[in-house]
Amino acid sequence: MEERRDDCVLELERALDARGLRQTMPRRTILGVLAGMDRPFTSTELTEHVAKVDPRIGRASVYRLLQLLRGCGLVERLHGPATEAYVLCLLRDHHHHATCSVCGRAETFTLEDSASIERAVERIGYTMEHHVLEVVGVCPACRAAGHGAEVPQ
Amino acid sequence: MEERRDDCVLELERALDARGLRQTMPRRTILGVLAGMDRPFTSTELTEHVAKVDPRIGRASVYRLLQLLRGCGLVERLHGPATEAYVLCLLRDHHHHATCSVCGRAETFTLEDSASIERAVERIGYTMEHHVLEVVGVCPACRAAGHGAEVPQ
DNA sequence: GTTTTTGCAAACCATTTGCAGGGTC
DNA sequence: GACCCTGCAAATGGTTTGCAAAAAC
Repeated sequence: MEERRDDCVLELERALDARGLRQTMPRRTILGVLAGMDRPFTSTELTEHVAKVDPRIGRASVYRLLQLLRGCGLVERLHGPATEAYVLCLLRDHHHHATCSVCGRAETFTLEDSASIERAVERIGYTMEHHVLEVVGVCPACRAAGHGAEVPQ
Repeated sequence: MEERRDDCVLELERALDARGLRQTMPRRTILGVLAGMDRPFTSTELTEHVAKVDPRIGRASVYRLLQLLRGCGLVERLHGPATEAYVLCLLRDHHHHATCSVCGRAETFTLEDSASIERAVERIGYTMEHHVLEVVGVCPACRAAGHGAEVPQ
């Protein structure tokens, strides 16, 4: 678990490196916090967690890094029906996010074939360039715990 | 075209009526402007257009009505890659929006079969409850006009 | 030593809200 | 006449920016 988090930080640091961005203490701290997030988070949550680790780090630095990472595609923004959050995603290729309506954790998935979407779009005469897909559902753990899905009515 | 707009206003007024909401001059004006929007719009665009028709109407009323209509599902919010806008949509059932990257106009479409999405979601063990899909592409008119798509490479 | 980053505070922008007066049912 | 709606102006909340000092390369 902890290695997972460290790997994550390493990967993020590598990404900064690759862009010629500097390795600084505030950035390392923020990346560490980011890597420890186990679900989509708001900017406020992130800044609060960062402040808990090191109160000297300002909001602005958090936002600036968040923006850099969004530029690299390492952080994305989710806007579900009631969701408005950022997610860390190390998966580099095109993917989507499924958020659990019970525990709030998110998982990425890929559509192995977007043909049915493309067909639907062609039906109105459009040529598809990009698509954004977000899913809300119940994750395996929460379902096993009896939440969601098979509730009688 | 003009009838289309009037029909649109009528439908919106009926929706307000159905919720026991009052028919007022500012609301009628805003609905008229809304019905005339031929593409997704920002709140600023909307308030500016409204102000042009009747400068006495305040921003707050526009926002309040926008919110009511969102509650009725008559206005939705689009958040594409570079998009952050509202759309008027009279289509009552579940649907999606395709926005043209050339002219900016949007069209609704429906997925006649979301099985491939459901399958992809099941692959990660999730049970799907809702999905949000947004498409960006080129509309038939713009493609015919030579924009997008068949540009060599 | 040069260039990038940082923290701070102020600026911003879209949106919401409190309130007293005015319009609608 | 009761209650809803309005405009206004002020409050809000998230995010960005200008700047001089500090840190990284």
